[in-house]
Amino acid sequence: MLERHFARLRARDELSVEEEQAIRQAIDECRDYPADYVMIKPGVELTHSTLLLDGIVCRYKDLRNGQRQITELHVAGDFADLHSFTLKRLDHTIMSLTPCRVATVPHTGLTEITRQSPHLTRLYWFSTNLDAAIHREWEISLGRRTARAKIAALFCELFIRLEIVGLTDGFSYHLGLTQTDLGDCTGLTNVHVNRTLKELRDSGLVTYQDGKVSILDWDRLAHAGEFDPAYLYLEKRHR
Amino acid sequence: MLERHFARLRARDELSVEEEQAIRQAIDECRDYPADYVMIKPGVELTHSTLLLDGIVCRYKDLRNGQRQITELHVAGDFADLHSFTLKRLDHTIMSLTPCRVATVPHTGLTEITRQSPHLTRLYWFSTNLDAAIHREWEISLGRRTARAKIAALFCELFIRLEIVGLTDGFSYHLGLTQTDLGDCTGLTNVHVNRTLKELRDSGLVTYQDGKVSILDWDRLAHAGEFDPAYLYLEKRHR
DNA sequence: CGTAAAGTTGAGGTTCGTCAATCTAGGTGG
DNA sequence: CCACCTAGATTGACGAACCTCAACTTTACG
Repeated sequence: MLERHFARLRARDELSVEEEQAIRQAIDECRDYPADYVMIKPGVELTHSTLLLDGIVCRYKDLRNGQRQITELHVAGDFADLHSFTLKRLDHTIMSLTPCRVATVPHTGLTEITRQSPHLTRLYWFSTNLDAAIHREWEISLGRRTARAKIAALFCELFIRLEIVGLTDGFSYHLGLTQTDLGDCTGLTNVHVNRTLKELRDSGLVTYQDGKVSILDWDRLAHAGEFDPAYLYLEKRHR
Repeated sequence: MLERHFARLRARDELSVEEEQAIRQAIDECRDYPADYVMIKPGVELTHSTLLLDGIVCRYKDLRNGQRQITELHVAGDFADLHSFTLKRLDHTIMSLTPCRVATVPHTGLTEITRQSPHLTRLYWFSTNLDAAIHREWEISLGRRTARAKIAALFCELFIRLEIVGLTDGFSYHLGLTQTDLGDCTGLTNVHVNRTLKELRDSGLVTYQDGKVSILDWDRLAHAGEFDPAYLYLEKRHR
């Protein structure tokens, strides 16, 4: 059940059996949510963090005019809100974009980890820093990239992240987002996402059908998205 | 010398005298940099973090076509790269935008803190989570806001952050960035920044002259930037 | 079979970018 | 003291990328 979480951690550092056990003990309960379910509202006092076991979850903020901007996507094995451990409340919403399953981890259990296990603490600290690195890369996309590059970069990132937890099939993976969701990730309208997907399809880089991403030419897609996985910190080393 | 750093921490949590002492002991050396000096290059193995004592520092990435995107600004009292402690190398550049003074903190000293002081560890973990919150807010600006709102939101954020460390004078503060720098923060060109500044000035919200921000009408500026300081986590509480 | 959600396409508009010229202030050397 | 140089700010004309609005199609599902 937690295998994807362990795989994600082990892609970046060693994880001892004792640490694995400490994580298992910190888990509280499991829960299932439908798609488009608001899991955490901004400003609410939090006592648990949420470990995503299956599905896609997003962080987003609403704007006054009704638009929204998604700031990060989470895949199976990610903590959706590990940062709430020190923040105590969030400044944004956490919502499922597909049906998903989560495990909850009480903050008291995390505090215990900071007392007992400096290394596991640093590894979780690293995890939140990795989220920040993803935020930065999205800032690059949102601020400076064309629609074509934004979508290409997003599809590349998700391919790597899903591959780590064993959720890709060759160069394909199931994502399950609507074109409007993709627009909310990239700062585009659903209409322009649609046109851009058509262009990417017509030029033979990638297709998106029924929520499934099929990468036709990884090299050209990565080039189009100016994708460099350095920001995903894939090297395994002591943190 | 470290007073601004302590002020920044004390705005969010209690900081004991012992913890203050532990921070002082972790400091290595002080250094001065001129403006536009590249302090940290991407990919380089790091053994120190950099505490900013004075001046403005940015994190940015370059794009293939020569554009750049700044992902965060740091003000006096901030760690510019506390995240390098767990990341070990950065995926972006750290550069001064004005002349500045920094103190360096060896990662060995930070490791010692994670062993000896769980609370101070959480407080520094919180600090990196606050950086991530700022990244998210910038994603909102970059993805969905108009040029006018982007600039307004940036000026509001910096006002609050500089006020915490005592670097505002009424509703004014010295920033020292060029209009091109402001464009690199907001995903705009220097030309469009110039027009937007003129518009903000003409409508009586804020002026920007010789690097100095003078807020003429805080309420209307905050409204124009859709600014809500919730993401700066200004409440003092146990982390 | 009817409905709703999502995807697709066209026409026209807006915001912001590009390119280029001009202006200003500060610094330097003759 | 002044000519010159440079970085930065300012302005205008024009163009491109993306948005808005609206209609229509497709798919899933009760």
